[in-house]
Amino acid sequence: MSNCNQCIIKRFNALKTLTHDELEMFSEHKTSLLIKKGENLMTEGNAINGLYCIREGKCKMTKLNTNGKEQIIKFIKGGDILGQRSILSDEPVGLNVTALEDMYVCFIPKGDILDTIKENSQFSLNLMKNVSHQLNEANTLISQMAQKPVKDRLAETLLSLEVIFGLDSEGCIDVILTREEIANTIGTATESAIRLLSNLKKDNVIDLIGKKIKITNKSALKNLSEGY
Amino acid sequence: MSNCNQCIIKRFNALKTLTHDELEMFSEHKTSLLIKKGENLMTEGNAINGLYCIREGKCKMTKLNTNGKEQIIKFIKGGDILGQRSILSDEPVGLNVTALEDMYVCFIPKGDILDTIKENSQFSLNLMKNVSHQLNEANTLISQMAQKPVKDRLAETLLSLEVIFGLDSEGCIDVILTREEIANTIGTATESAIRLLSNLKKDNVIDLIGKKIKITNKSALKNLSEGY
DNA sequence: TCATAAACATGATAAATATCATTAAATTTT
DNA sequence: AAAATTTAATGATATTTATCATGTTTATGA
Repeated sequence: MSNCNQCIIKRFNALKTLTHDELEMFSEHKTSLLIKKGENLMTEGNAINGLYCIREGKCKMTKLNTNGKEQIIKFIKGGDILGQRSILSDEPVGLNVTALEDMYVCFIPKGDILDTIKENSQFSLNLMKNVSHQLNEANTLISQMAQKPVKDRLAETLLSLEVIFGLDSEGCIDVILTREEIANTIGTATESAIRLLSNLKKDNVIDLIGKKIKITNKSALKNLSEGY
Repeated sequence: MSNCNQCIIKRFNALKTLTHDELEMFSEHKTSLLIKKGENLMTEGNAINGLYCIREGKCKMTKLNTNGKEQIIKFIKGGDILGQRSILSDEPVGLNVTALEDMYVCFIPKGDILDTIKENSQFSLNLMKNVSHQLNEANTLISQMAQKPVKDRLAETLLSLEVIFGLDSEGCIDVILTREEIANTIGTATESAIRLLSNLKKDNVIDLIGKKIKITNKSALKNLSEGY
């Protein structure tokens, strides 16, 4: 069983403020799990009884609308922590988290987290910072969804996917999404997303290599995302 | 100068977990201010150096988009606390807060808040709960903005305005908004908002009495908001 | 590896929404 | 109270986006 004190992942998130002893406790109580591609790590409406630390893998956070449509709210990758919002607010999970590829995840029980929050005010503050930052991002997204046309939102989404997932060896955005998933991210019909992607390719703003997307003219995409 | 220990407002928000002494400290350091209708309590991008506690008055939280359009993210009224997100994340303010009517507000300096967060873990937890809850609301709103047509969003907005502001003596939603503000809430053109409101009136779902709106068929509105 | 299903693509059309133009009503200012 | 300004309302039209239909390509599994 791996030890949290040795784990590199902890350097990148709120866990970095934990003491050696706290990490030792986490190590003893944690469980490791494999979430297969397509499986859910969390499901909307369910209670959650711990924090998930993603060691490896990519996932999408989605919300099922009252009209039955799936909206992708956010993408997450290795190094991130999941479940803080729900633990802190003591509310059920508000989103589905679905693996986009096989994921290796550690689960730390809620009790340990709450104890540590009380003891370690720096850890507590870091979790708050996290959630607060996410709230700011969410507010920005509300504004973009409400005010920007689909084309602009697609441009915005492609840029942000590149920031989140980076580039592979061919210079493509390093994540594989279906056209439907892209459509569910920008809030449009799948056909519309397909058409707009084709147009962007025609205009030499992006390149479509199999399922992968390569941004070839970033400044053009930036302009589009701002409505020019 | 009024004393926070006597203030009724504190019962309704995170301040309720404060001890007598903590409230005494807040009382000594706080300043009271009057924000006139149309004035800003906070402005996007500015630093914030304290927490605002709204004693009286209504306001809107808005975000200026990169394409120059104003999006209303949220409405707030007396009893609420503002600025927690920015203090916790140590980031600049992400939204404009503009008074919809004259507001009476108390300002508590950041230092006091941070000290209290360290001392009083229950207060700290309450603030976190608040921000976490807001994040969940924001995620829901992202989904609605992205997936629902304008008519559904209008229905949704009217229902939520009634929950937030309640009813006046005539049974109307107790807030006065311009059509433009309604449009900026649901993310559509002012003319579209006007047209849809007229249609709802024609269909006897709402009544338009001057600038005020009265919901006359709530279940119809609920159905609309869910796409039926 | 062939069959089957899923994902992708594109045209035609319909529906939703924005924009422009104009008038009316309400509010504010003088 | 009249003038000026803002807000509201509505028609005509253009644009955006969704839906339906159909064919193609790509992935998946027996």
